[in-house]
Amino acid sequence: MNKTFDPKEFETKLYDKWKEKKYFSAHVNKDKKPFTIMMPPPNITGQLHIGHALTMTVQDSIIRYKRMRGYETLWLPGTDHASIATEVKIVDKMAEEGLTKEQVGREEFLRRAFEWKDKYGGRIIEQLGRLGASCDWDRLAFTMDKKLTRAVREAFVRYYEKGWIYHGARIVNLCPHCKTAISDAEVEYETEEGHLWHIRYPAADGSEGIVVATTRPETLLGDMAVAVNPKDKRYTSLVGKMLILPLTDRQIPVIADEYVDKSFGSGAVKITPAHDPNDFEVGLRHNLEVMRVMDDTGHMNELAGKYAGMDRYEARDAMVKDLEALGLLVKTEVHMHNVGHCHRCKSAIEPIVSKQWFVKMKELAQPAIDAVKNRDIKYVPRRFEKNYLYWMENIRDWCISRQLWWGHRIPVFYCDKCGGEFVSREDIKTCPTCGAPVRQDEDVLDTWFSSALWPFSTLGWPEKTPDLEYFYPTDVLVTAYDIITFWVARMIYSGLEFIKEKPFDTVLIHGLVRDELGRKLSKSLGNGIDPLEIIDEAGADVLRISLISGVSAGGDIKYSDKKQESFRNFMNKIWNAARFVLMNVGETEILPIEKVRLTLADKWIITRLNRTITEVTKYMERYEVGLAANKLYDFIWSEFCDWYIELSKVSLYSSDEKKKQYTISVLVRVLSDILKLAHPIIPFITAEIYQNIPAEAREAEDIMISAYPDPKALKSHPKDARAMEMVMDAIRAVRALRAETGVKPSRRTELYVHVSPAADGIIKKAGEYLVKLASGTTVTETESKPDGCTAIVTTLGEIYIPMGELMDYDKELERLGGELENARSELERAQGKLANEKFVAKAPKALVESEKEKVAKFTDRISALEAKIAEIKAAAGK
RNA sequence: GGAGGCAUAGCUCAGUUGGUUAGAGCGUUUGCUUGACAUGCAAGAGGUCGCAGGUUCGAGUCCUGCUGUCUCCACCA
Repeated sequence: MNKTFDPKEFETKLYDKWKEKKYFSAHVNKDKKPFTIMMPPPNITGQLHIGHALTMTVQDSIIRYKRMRGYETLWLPGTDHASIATEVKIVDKMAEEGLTKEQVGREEFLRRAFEWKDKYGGRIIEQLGRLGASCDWDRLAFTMDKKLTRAVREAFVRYYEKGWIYHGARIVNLCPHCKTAISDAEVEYETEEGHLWHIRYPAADGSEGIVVATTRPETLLGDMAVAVNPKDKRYTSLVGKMLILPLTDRQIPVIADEYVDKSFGSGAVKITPAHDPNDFEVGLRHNLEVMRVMDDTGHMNELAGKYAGMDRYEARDAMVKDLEALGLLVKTEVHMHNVGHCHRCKSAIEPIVSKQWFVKMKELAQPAIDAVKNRDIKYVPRRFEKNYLYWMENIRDWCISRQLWWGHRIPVFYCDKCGGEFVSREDIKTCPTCGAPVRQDEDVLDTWFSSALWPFSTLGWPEKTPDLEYFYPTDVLVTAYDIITFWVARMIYSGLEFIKEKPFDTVLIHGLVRDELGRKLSKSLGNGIDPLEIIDEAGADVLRISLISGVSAGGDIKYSDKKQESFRNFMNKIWNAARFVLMNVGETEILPIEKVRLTLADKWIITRLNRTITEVTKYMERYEVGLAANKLYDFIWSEFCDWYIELSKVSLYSSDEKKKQYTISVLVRVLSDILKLAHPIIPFITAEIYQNIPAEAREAEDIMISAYPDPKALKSHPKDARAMEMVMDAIRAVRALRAETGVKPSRRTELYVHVSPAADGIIKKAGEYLVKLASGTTVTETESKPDGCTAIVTTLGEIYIPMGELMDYDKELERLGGELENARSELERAQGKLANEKFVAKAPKALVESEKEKVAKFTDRISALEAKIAEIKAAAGK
């Protein structure tokens, strides 16, 4: 083995081997319990980014853990066609060639899109391999595969036939530049300075009418009413009267609606159902007509009279000027407001009415609400339930049509001859009623329509496949909190609707990866972190553990070079600990632990190992991968390396061959358990080391198919472990005394111990450790303090060290003074508690007892310290 | 505007159902070529757990209010 950890040597080699051996493949196997994770499909537009690296690491860790626990594990990978994001990229690329999608036509455009998918969709898959993802590549899916397309079509038809899909008008976000409607999520709001124009609408009877305030005067031409609050006394008498719409000869009514805020502007609102979502709702309530005065490119249309053909802002200026000339412009105020912008091209969004396809949500939502409320589906951490429920309980119908080409085309066909409208599972060419040629709806479905079916469409639905039967419902869905509403919610109601069973048992939410200042990572900030660069530089294991370590579910992660470096060091530590163990193995035959005569140190490390297995397992079962990683870090570094390896040297460097063989056997056993425990999180380094472990100590040909450690496999020895800890406490105390009193490390001394009753017999078993690790030459049991010795109190007993001239008296006095102060305040605290009658009466007995013990302990310590201080002062001649 | 999260050492974060002297990593101080590792070892310093109340024998942990901060939702003419 190399002296330092070098992941390049083995990561790719191991991954190729795993793939070749088909360790990732899942099979329907009735003898085993299935455990399934559906990978949230990355967009084909993307490279693997740090957020993917996080979510994939969590999933891979869980799936590897469950595989080692004996489950038939399926982690199903795939990619998403990402309708709008991909289309925009393809359009941009074509623009470089001077082409538009209209020029090349739909067919050619789709050809290019699939070409794109083949080229870039594969890239992210490769990158997942670099990370170590153990997903079943034989089941790789894509949201526009034949199989999944069929599922999409089936779902659409079933909704349609149930009457849950309808074609209706609604206000959408129009991007006049991209010439398409975009979803609410793709709108970015920014606070901008605008104007609030107060415009008088005269009454038809010649009286003065009402002043309305608006930020978009150009929509005035589509006004169908003016609304006031029904409780607003100023306007009560006007409700029901007619007003003259300025710049036109139309008359519009004054209506009363709760939506109007009396205190804003003039308290009267112009209602333009075709150009504002709220106005649209008001219009529905009051049966107003919808009159659209702008086209899809942001220009005024033929209904705009003399303004027809003008750009929206041009028309705005012209109309303000005209209103002013007519004396109808009462005043203009500067006004700060939020304006939506297209997140791709940044132009201002125009809310505009258009015909879209919708899914009715009310009946779909209810079971999905119930499933979470009754804990059939569990969110981890639980607080995200609230987000979900709030959204679901206020859900609006789902607009599923997009004016794009890349996606699942809406399977609705129209017959222009007889006016028929048909939905069909298969493409049809002619009208089933009259035989005339039909045309298909031009729009495609929202990307999330196919993602919503992901947990079962990937398993073969609508067929009743053995996969679907065996692997569904899946176990855990892992995702960041930002797509709970887009995606998680939609999978839940889709699963409940089509399969009549929840799509997953648990939703595990993790946070977002941020930079060291806590900012979101973004291209524009230039603080992006490229996971592949990190893999190249430090290895996949380092990236994985740096991302997840120490983070509990739901929290954001700050990534920094420092963090990465410290985990690189940790990998190196594991590597070198393994190197130490394996170097010492040589030709030694490794014995099963049952045949080893265990030392006190062996019993201690085995006891600690069992405890660690229990805790790590507990965290893994709760999907707290980050906390499991922390536990392992502590155990491996502080207990195995810093203590056990050092303790083991006592036997390894002795001349007793049997003793050596025993210790090596324990070292190998603990090491291999450590590797297995850590393998789900850091698969590569653990697999590489495992291959180097002597064959007789390996149970499987590869660590990833070995069994996860069982805390009951080896017997714990709690009493001996406590005894060992007394020795360790003594070692620490001696080291601290020497360091603080300035004794040269190379200067070894005799050690004398007045063993405490609880530690009877320990020196015989463990005195060697004390000598070796506490800079001793010999250790001797004694009843009283030899002359010229300094005493320290430890759980093992009192230890006497002949320091004499070695000691720096001032330093020692200072140290003792601090200790004395500390002991006094502890004593005071304990006495205070015991003086409180209520505490003694109500607190658990054990606690009261321990406080009493504390009083005794600190009383003793104080008198010992005082004696020592006096003694040193005397010795120093002060 | 509505909802939620977070606030613990200089920095990044753990802290189980309330119960010994609140932990880790990084940084920092001192010492060390100790036969795996200086990507290391040993020893130390560093915290009135955001502020103000409350419940309790006992609060970092539970409740209320406040402040700061972040996120999501809405987008009021």
